[in-house]
Amino acid sequence: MRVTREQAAANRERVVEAASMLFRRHGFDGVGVADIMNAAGLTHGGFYGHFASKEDLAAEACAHSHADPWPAWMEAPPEQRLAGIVRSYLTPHHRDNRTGGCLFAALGSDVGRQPRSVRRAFTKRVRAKIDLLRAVVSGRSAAARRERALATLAGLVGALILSRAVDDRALSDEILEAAAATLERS
Amino acid sequence: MRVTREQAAANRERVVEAASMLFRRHGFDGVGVADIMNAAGLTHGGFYGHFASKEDLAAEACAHSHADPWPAWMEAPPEQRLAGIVRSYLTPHHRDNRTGGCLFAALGSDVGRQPRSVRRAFTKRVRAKIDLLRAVVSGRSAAARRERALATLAGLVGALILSRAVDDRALSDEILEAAAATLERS
DNA sequence: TGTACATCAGTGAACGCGCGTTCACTGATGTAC
DNA sequence: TGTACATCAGTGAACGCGCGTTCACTGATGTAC
Repeated sequence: MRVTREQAAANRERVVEAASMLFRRHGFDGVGVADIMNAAGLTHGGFYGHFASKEDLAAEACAHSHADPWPAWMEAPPEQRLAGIVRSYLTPHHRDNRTGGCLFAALGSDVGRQPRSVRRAFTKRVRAKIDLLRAVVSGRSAAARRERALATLAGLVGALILSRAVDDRALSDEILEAAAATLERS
Repeated sequence: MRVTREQAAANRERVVEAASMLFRRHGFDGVGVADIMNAAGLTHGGFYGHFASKEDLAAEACAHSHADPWPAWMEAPPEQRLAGIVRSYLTPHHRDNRTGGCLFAALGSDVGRQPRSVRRAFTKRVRAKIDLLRAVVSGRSAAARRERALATLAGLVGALILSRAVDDRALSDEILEAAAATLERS
């Protein structure tokens, strides 16, 4: 059953979108090609018409720019930008919603074990976030702001990862709050 | 071929140790029961004489207290303790050696998807590290020190994870250095 | 614009393969006398 | 202390099962006239 070229392109898009969400939720090894195709409303056989391999899709899913709430904070008054980003990132809601949440926190420690193509796509996203943070942190020199941007990103990602890993709600909330209080002052 | 009870206990210990290293290197899904048993010098068939399941071993491997260099810093002069810990944690050497390195950075984002038993063991380790950091960070009140300990742990883990994920040596080194410079002042 | 044919996006069965787990077996250890 | 037997740690083949990938096929789309 052939479909129009536009339909095929839209299907491909939906597969990447579904993969991006499912990988963030279950990890690269926790989702199969068939799961992803099903989530996109297709059957698994058509997969290799769109992608060379699962690895290929993983790289594209990492590159795929899903809804990112951070740029909206750039419209806020300068002194509220960092706190806005930090406070909206380190929430119980974000912690409890891997599917639509931050790529770095969802797959950070997995990516180090992935093939080059995946790591390349991931790195590009990291660079973009660093550039965004560079514009909102305080600091006298450009170097000082870059240093703060890097440290802030590390703090955000680490706190979200730990808050998700920990099996105790109170400790998890405490990690989010402590990191937020510390980082919003950067 | 039965072995002595002491030998059997030592074998079991070696399996847990091998699992702890292999899981940190390749992730929970990246290593098979047979790989682990082989690494411990045994065949896979004997696995279920020691453990109820792979999950069971994963929990024990997380609980297993492998060599931890942090307590050694408690012997240093108080004002050098935090910097010592931070600087020895955020090194290229630690980044490039997952096998013998930090459990949190190696499996942080995986653990959130693991069964309760694994998360429980992981959480216990997190608590221990927080207690250790609480004793070395500065801060007027106990609450302030605890907050700093939590934020510092998040910063350390996040920086190491990002430095491992990123596919660019220069950026990776930069992340380690920026986080170290920021966190050693906590 | 209409027709005939080639193209190709998507289908679903099938393939090897490696995984976690089970099991009958082996033979040295542990124990009862 | 020595002997006979039960125990059980470890072995290696086998089991389902799900995975990534392949392939012959279908039928609507795209195109040439």
